Formats: sequence, C-alpha cells, structure tokens
Amino acid sequence: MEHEDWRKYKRTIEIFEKMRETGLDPTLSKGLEFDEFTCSTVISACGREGMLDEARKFFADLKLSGYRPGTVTYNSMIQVFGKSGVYVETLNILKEMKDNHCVLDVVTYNEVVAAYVRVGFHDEGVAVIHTMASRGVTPNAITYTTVINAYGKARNEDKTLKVFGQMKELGCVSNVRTYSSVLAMLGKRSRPEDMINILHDMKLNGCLPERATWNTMLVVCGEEGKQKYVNQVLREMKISRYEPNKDTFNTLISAYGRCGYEVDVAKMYGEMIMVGFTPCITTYSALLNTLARRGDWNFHNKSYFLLVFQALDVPMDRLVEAADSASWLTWKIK
DNA sequence: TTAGGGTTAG
Repeated sequence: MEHEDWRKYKRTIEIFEKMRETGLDPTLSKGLEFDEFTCSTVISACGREGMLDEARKFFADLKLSGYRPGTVTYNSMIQVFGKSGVYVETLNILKEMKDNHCVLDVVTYNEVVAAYVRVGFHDEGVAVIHTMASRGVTPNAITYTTVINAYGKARNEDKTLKVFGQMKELGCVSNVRTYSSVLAMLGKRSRPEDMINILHDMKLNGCLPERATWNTMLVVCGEEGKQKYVNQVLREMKISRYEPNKDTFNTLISAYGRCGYEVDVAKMYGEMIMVGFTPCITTYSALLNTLARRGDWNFHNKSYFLLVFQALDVPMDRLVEAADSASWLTWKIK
C-alpha cells in the first residue's frame, strides 16, 4: 500500500472508531439511527483529519437517507469548511441551513465570523455581529475575541480597540483569551502604556494572565529598541507574583537578546541558574544569537565569545552542541 | 455533539 493510501486508511479506521463510540455502525448502510451527536462527531472527525470529501459525502448520504440535519450538524459542517478556508462553501451551507428553517444559534454565527476573518474579510466578520444581534442572538466573548484577534494580527490597532470597547459597552465580559489578543496587538504596535493599562484592567476583572500571555508579550516586545517594554512586562510579572518557569527564562533571554541588551541577557541567564533551572539547547542558542547580533563579532575571533561565556560560566560543549543543532555556525560564517 | 488565542535561537 502506498504511504498516502495507508494514511488515508488509518484515518478512515479512526473515524469508524469514532462512529462506533457514538453508537453508529459504519458497516451498515441502511437503517441507521442518526442523531445530532453522531452526525456532528463524524463531521468534526473528518474535518480534523482534513477529509473534506468524506465530510461532504457523509453529509450528502445523511440527507439522502432521510435525516434532517439540525443546528449542531450544520454548525459542524460550517466549522469544517470555514476552517479549510473555502468560505463560499461555508456560506452555501449557511444558506441551506436557512432554507431548511434550521435555527441559527450563537455557535453558527461565531463559525461564520471565524470563516470570514480567516480569509481576511474582517469587516464582513464585524457585520455578522450586527446581523446576529438584530436577529436576537447575543454575541458572546468568543464572537468578539474572534474579530479582535483578527484585527490584532492585521496590526489594525484602531479597529481592535474599537471592537474591544464595543464589547465592554454592551456588557460582554472579556476573558483571558480576549485580553491576550489585545495585549499581543499592543505589544506589536509598541504601546506599552496601554499594555500595562490592559493588564491592570484584567486584574480588576479577576482575570489572570496565563503563562503564554506573558510569553507572548515578551516575544512581541523583543525587538530593537524595545527593551524598556520587556522591562515593563517583567516588572508586571513580578507584581502579579507570577512564577517563572524555564520557558519564561528562555523567552526573557531571547527577548532581551533581540533588543540587543546583552547585560540583561547575562542577568537573566544568571537568575535562571540561581533559581535552579537547567539551561537547555534553546537557552544556549538564544545566547549565541544575542552575540551574533553584534556586527563586530566574528566566530573566528573567539575573544569576545570566550569573554562573555566564561563570565557566565557557560559550558563550552553545550554551546557547541547548540551551535550545531541550530546550524548556527553555517548561518554565522557566511 | 459544534465556536475564539497564545509558548523561546535565525
């Protein structure tokens, strides 16, 4: 069997397993008892495996067998095709859903919003929010976060904040995902004051940043000239009594490194060791890249290399290992 | 049973 066929075979088996779990026997072609559970489970499983044709076929057969798909089944179809980026097909399914007088719920609309913004139609996504509200379906945090995140990724600061503000005005409560999306955008746009304000707002609402929220902020601030913001974020982390893990230190080292702040890189490395975390390849690579940013630095001239790393007590063998694993040498010596 | 984000080198 060809590799691709084998993979497909395995996927099919997985889906059959799913069907059995939900009480549906895939080997029977007639007399099946379909319900919303089984249908949406199978469609979602197909979607996760990238089997769009199978999802289409299953859906078509379902209807041929006389089953009338309900909201959840339609929602899962909209999700699968929305995720695949075929938004025209997504809209067709939505139309069919309406034609069949199937109830559109908040999940339906959220999927449609996601389908629009996924292909870059942000304003159309926002328009859906208005449509759903006018049809009596209240947008929730997921609805707003979907467009906030999309505008944020597009670096559209004004619209991100506008939607965030509207959400608040309408009494929809932000959660950690909403805040994380706004914070990531503000970091990218060099708006540290606003970032700190949002962090305070979060705390007021009893919403704690997650590990990745902090990491994201550090990553987006890790750019030339942004070390002040990294400092700010670090300060807030301490105020929030956030307990750093190894990843936090690696992220901090690389963020300071990309800002060109070697002193703080060294400080973070020292602190990492002090609190008992063992540096790994990523740590050493981050250190190497910090030095590689220096235009006057050359691998063949090992003086600076030795000076800095000896001062940090960096084990040379680990450093060489890191350089090898990241093809760092070939990248640097060119 | 269906919906949103984020995690370190270059």
